[in-house]
Amino acid sequence: MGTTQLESVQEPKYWHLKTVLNDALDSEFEVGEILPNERDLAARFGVARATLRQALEQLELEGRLQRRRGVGTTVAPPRMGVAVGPVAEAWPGSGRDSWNTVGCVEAAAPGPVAALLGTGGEAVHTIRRERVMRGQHVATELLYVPPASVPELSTMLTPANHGPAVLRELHTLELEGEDRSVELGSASAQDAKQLDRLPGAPVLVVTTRYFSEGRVAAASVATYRADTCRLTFGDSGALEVTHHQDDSRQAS
Amino acid sequence: MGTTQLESVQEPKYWHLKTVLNDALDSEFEVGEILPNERDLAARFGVARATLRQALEQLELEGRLQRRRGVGTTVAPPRMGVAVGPVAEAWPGSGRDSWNTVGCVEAAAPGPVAALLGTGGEAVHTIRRERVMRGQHVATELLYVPPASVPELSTMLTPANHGPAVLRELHTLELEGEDRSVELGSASAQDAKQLDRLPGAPVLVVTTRYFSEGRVAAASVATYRADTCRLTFGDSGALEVTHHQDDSRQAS
DNA sequence: GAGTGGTCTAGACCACTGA
DNA sequence: CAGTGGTCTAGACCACTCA
Repeated sequence: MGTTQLESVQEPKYWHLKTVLNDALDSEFEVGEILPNERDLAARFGVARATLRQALEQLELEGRLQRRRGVGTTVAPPRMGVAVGPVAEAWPGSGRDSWNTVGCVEAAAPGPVAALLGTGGEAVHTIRRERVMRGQHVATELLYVPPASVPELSTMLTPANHGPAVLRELHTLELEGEDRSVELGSASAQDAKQLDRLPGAPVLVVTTRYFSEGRVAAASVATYRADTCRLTFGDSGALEVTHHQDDSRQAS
Repeated sequence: MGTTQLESVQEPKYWHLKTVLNDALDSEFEVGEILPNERDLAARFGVARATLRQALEQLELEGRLQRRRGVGTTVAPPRMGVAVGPVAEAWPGSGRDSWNTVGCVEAAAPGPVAALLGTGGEAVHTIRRERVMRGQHVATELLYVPPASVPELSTMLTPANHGPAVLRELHTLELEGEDRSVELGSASAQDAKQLDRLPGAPVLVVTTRYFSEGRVAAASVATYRADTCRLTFGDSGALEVTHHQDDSRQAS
């Protein structure tokens, strides 16, 4: 037949739905505005709720939406740029950092971390910190410091001053370099709680090794909210522009 | 009653399932081994297939599994470390890079990219490249080069030599610095095809500005497979260790 | 064509929030 | 308490791969 099958490209419903919603967010909604609830939206588009949710999940992953149980779905602001390098932002004590120490224990490092540190299985200072930007928890971190890196550490440690004392000692070292990797992960139950997300929420895991005096002086595993953060690494300051991926079909 | 409710913590089934499977992968399976199909697994665990799939999706997101339609679910190898900085890896032509040029057109840059370049809406050279490691497509990139950055460019351009010619000219510039950001995204239909994934697959979007002669000489948006890649940034070489997130409950 | 993962439905109940 | 998103079920059909 001569029926030009213009739109029978077999695009999944949720995918099409996602693009429709994405466009609607740009043109008909303001940041912070709350969307109709999932049951209404599904009915409005004539799909099952599960299908609608598949589209919403993707949009949340891309940082366009924020959903909170018991509350509703709101339009998310553009992701914030969060500097993770160079040194100034993360090396404890240097610069105006936005990290808060929330706890510290001395314990054996988990296997992968021990490998990072190049130590055996001996106990290390394990400091949990969290990073707050614009009033929002954006990251939680575990910083591992071998006792050898802080030999002058006071022996009068209480749970309250343990973390700050280690950081203070660490800061007296001269930092020679660092090593970083970024990968996708999902929030553990504990991380999720600190980041005000549900367990399993997508996160960017930043693993850093700090070098001093030819050794690994410390290692950290920082977990950033992937929905709200854009990590910036810069010689020249942070990028200013928000990048919504738009299907620019070019250059084959 | 004295019934100590040891395991009534209201952990979702799929979450528990995920940890069970994760442990099983460590102890009972080899990399590359194929798992029982979803229907069998669901039956074995006494859950609906959708619930089982929720667990598998998470494990795939974390790079533990690889699923291919029509084939099956296999145990993924540890993520590969992919260097994205410093310069050597990405600045066209320098070092032993693993990028292939697959196309080039001259066209107006999309809005966000124009902002990155600090140019108006004029046409820029848009080069698509792809990065292959260990025989696998790990990234696809669009590199945007304003004509002003390559003034000596030959006027004898064919589709076949356009891209390489621009890269050659670009390489004659002295690179002064770069700017980078990393965020989570989902693969466009086009990117997905090049990365051998389904549309919507999670990707790490690396946006880079290259500076030369006090200007932005080029900008690129590179899309890495989030399931198989760990991006490394290093003064001191790549990290060697694979980091499976394990719920180390420490330091409150 | 048999078997796989991917999409979709129409329900149900639960956990959480805030008035 | 009513209303929200989160979890779960038991089906169905589709798109894809490969022998």
